[in-house]
Amino acid sequence: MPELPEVETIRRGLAPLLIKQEIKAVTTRRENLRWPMPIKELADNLPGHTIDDVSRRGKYLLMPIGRGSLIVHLGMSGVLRHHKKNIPYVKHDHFDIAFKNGSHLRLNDPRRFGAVLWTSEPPLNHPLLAKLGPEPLLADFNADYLYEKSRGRKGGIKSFLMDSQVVVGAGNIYAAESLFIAKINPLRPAGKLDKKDCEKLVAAIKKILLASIELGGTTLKDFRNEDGKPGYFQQSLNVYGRGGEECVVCAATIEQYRSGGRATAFCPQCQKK
DNA sequence: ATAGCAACCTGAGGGC
DNA sequence: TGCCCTCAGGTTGCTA
Repeated sequence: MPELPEVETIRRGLAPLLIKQEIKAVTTRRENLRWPMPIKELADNLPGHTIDDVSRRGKYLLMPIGRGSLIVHLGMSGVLRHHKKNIPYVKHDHFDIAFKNGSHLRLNDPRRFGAVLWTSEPPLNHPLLAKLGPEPLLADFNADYLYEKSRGRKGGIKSFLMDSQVVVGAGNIYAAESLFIAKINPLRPAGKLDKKDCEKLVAAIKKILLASIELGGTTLKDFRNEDGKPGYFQQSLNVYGRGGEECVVCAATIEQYRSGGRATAFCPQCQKK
């Protein structure tokens, strides 16, 4: 489900609902998601404490609580919803926080690629977060950085962009869309981009991510914000999921290929190698 | 070090 | 209706 704009949409929606709210109880409804759930740590550290903040690093949501931090990743199919009152559990509800004010935060994740983690260290030191690349919307993600980082890399620029050690938050949708806007072929070796290409690409990534956040993210089938509402950026997609259709710019037929199990669509006319 | 791919898992949709 | 296959927004960890 979520790439960076979707996680940011969730974060923005949840922050005012959760910050300063005192936790009454926590419920873990299975032992594992992508990793084991820290059942004991959650039970020991959450009740009686308040959520101090709701921030984000890449696609991870970070919630400092008392002496540690809750880290949540939504994987492919995770949905984090806030309910004003308790409601019955449904299939794939794995995790719930009950607040003193009667509201609930609940994680539903059919595929269970998501994660609920607890750390008593600064969350950015967590092994899963420590090696992440820069945030795409911050100044340290720029053309110079991308240019230097990509020297000598022979793999396609699309998979390079999707490497979270290069930059976080560019998933399959936004990597493809950014390359379309920048007019760069997804299979072009990353090391072959020149400075100008890197400038165009960085600008495209920032522009698209911001535009999508503005529209509440992309809902393909099951993305919902904290309130259960879909996002509207899918109406702005130019190539993702449009293989075989006409390019909106030049009317050529959008091509699609598979690599590493991921489909990538591009316009052979606008995105020449 | 890097690149490619299987693996983790459920559900939806298409073909027969 | 049902079975079988393919595909899906992510990420790790294995193999060359």
